[in-house]
Amino acid sequence: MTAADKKNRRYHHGDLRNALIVAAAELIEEGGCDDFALVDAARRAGVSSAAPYRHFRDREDLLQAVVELASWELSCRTRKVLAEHPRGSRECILALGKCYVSFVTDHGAFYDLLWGDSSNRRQGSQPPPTGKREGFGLFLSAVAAWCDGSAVTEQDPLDLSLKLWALAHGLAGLAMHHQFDLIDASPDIDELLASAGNSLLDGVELARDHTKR
Amino acid sequence: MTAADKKNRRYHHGDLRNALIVAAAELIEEGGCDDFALVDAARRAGVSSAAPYRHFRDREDLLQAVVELASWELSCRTRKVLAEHPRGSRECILALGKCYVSFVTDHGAFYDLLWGDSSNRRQGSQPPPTGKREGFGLFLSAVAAWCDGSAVTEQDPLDLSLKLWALAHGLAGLAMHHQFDLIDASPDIDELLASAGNSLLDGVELARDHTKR
DNA sequence: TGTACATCAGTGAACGCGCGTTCACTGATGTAC
DNA sequence: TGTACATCAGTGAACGCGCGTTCACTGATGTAC
Repeated sequence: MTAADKKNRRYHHGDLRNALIVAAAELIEEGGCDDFALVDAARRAGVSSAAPYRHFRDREDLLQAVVELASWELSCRTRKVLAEHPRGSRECILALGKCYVSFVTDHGAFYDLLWGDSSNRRQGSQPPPTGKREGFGLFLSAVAAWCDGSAVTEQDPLDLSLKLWALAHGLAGLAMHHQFDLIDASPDIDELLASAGNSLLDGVELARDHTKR
Repeated sequence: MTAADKKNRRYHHGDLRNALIVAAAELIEEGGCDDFALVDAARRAGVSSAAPYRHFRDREDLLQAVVELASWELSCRTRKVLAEHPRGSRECILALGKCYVSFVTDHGAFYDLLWGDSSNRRQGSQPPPTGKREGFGLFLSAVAAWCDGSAVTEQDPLDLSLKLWALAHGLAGLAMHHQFDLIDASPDIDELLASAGNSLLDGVELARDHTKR
């Protein structure tokens, strides 16, 4: 914060809790969720290093709030896509995948925060963020709607959802962590996703012939 | 180390460099690669905290050695699978995917180390580990061999490889980080991979119809 | 085969740093009367 | 409308801890003569 900011600022911040969550989210975005320091978030919000303890039990508690924010944003984006595409349509499924990838691309650090190692270690202390369950629930029901309406029968919506999720998750992760650069490839992620997604949606019978030998 | 160990141990370790790499790998496996402390690796190898500096420039240098070890192991496993399956066959491709997933499952922490956030931040300082490029190169050529031999024409081996990689990568990551637990699913990963992999191998023409509108 | 000496691979103590967290405090706010 | 007071939301200084790294050192090893 600049000197002018300091002058203008009132003693009471007004919305410090949210300011800290946003500051923390930005810091995580910049440096990864393991390097994130509570002190830095306070600094960025323009308060002393002790101030956060008026709003959060400890560092972990603030981190959890960021997770809630992130998963809430993902489920918002998901609902938006659902509203924009006819329920049960193929484009709807593909658009959801694209939405997932762009969410990861837009908020790189949230990938690890939500689905990475640190998210994993944080379990047990707190229940999983509601947005995560909700997001997948929305996706699953969209896939189920497609299964209902499609000519392809006997497709298990849960299995299909998991496959599509894994595909989008893998593509997003590899792209976001610049792994394609390392092998000298620079694919169009959206196109790969659409093409592979269509294969998954269509390829049921053929696949079944092979796996059931 | 126990008192007995200390008694038996010679002043010169003999193979401290490798012992440190292994200790570091174990620690990373247990606590993630961001929590890993050089001091702990030294402790585990039974030497003072200054000893590692006889073999590594700094913490990062040791971490890089662990990456080399990990990527070397992956390319070894890959070669083993290639030797066990006929070149150009469908099972070969599927077995490679299964191999990738089991590598991740066996060495959870290497996932983030090799393809995660920290791997990303580490770039620039050092060239990417050779094992990574080599591993993908082997996979790509296996896929290309399948494309050559299969009835399906006009399939770009690189694109197909990336799709299959992303699928296996996503499945492995989600499974390893226990994300399926959070949504109350406990799928058979190998079966999902085989089924979805077959769809990707087969679904070319159908997919093309849809993407090219 | 024995000895002097250079080199190597460790030790242990210490440093500096940054971070999480606590504590006594103080300025601002809202409310009862 | 004014005042007393409880409560809230900050401050700033300090702490303890663990880690990365350095430094002067010393025990072990190998080699030239």
